[in-house]
Amino acid sequence: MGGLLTLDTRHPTPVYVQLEHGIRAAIANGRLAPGAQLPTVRQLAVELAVNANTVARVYVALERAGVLETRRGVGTFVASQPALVAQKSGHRDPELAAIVRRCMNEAAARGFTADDVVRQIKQLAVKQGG
Amino acid sequence: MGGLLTLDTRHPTPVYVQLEHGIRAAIANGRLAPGAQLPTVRQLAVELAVNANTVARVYVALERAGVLETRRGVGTFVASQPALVAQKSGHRDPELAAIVRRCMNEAAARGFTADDVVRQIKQLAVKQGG
Amino acid sequence: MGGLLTLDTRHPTPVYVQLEHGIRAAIANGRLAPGAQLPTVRQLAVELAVNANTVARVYVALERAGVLETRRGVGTFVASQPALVAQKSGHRDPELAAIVRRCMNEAAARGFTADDVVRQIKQLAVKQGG
Amino acid sequence: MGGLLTLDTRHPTPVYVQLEHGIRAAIANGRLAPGAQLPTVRQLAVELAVNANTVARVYVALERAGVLETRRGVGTFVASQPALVAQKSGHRDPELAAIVRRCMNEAAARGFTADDVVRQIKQLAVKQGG
DNA sequence: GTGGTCTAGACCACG
DNA sequence: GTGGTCTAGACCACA
Repeated sequence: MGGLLTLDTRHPTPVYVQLEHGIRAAIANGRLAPGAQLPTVRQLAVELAVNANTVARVYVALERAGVLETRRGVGTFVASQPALVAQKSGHRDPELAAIVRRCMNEAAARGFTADDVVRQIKQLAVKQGG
Repeated sequence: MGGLLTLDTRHPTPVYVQLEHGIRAAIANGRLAPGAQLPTVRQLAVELAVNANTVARVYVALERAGVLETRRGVGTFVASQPALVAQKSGHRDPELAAIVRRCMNEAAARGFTADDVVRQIKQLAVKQGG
Repeated sequence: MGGLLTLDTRHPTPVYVQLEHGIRAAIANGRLAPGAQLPTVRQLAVELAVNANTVARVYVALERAGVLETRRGVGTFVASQPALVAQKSGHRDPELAAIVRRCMNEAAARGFTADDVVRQIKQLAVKQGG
Repeated sequence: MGGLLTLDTRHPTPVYVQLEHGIRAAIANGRLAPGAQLPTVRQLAVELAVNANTVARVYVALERAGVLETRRGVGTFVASQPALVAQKSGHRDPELAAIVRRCMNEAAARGFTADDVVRQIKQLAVKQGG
């Protein structure tokens, strides 16, 4: 479970958002399988050098969203059928476009080209065995 | 100058960060040439439906960074030699990796695959690649 | 931490500039050591009788400049290695000359001589020279 | 009359304040003698690369203050007995102290020491034949 | 008209 | 409690 998630507390994206995206992404691409156990709140808080309350709040939010399941006294697990995305029809292009636009802006703002980004994505995909 | 920038005030990324990235990116890919005048603070504020102070704050920050130049009472312009990137060395891969990782997490969290993202990037590049 | 800074809101120099100069100077001459905690935004705002946003703006600018470090929810601190001066080269004489010229003009405009100013500087140096 | 004044339009001190201080200082230290003619508004505006309105406003303010005299159709002159400073008693130390403190803060903020400043003042005094 | 400064006060993220 | 973001609106300096 080590290094499953990476946070950048200096980035303007709130920590709890990075955390939630990271967990959902890990589930979406299979690094966390349905039923798998997550680290305890405290473990993850220590590993990420973040306040435990922040982690706990994310776990609760993901549980309410049907992505995680908590069994009292046992631990937190990926739901057997994690409710990841609504997947409502094919009209989700605008959403993807917005995500990509922001990402490309941030990259271009720091001097990276579209090719740089694509190359990096493919490199990342290999590591994660997408 | 219409539609130069797009904001999503609902996204967790602060408006002023989206704005700064958007302007830097527009300069980096040539949509804003060195010396070109930017929209006035009030114009851009109206166009993007945000407060004028928010725009002004970004302009000031970019002037401090050497990206923009303001002439009192005249307007705001792209610097003749915009200082876009620190370029402190060649060790910029971690920075790019972080940007891409966040983007991919956000995309995966919403059910998009790496291929979806790459496809969207190429589509975007065509539009503004001019 | 009392009396660390002095402001003159009637002087044409903007408050936030006086504040920034004051903090940088306090660090430069050791009254604020690397790692030391600064007053909270609200504390300093009350102490100096200015708006909290004005103080926050200065703290943010100094963090961007690498002079201060903020820890979310904890406070603001002098960076461990504060980036005080650009020191781009040895050609800093014009900068010093400009500062001194402005100061001497202001002093002369009010009837003080160069000797008056020098005497006052030495007196000030004794007080805070510690 | 060339180079009598120097402005820094990028400095936070408003241009009109720099201008007024500069003129008063030039009179105080004899570079502009009582009765001497000043450049025309337009000449000075061109020389300093500033809007003529700004220069004109300063001339008017200094005339109202009894420092300058305007003879219509002739030009602007230093008053025969320029009213430079109230010079009310010896209680002006706080004023001088404030000026010096701001100056020293600005200098220290950029990495200059009290000695640097004093040295520069003496150098300046020689040039101007104080 | 332009940008620049400051205030007052709301709401959010984090510890 | 900390700092961070945003709004609304006032007033100033400059062209």
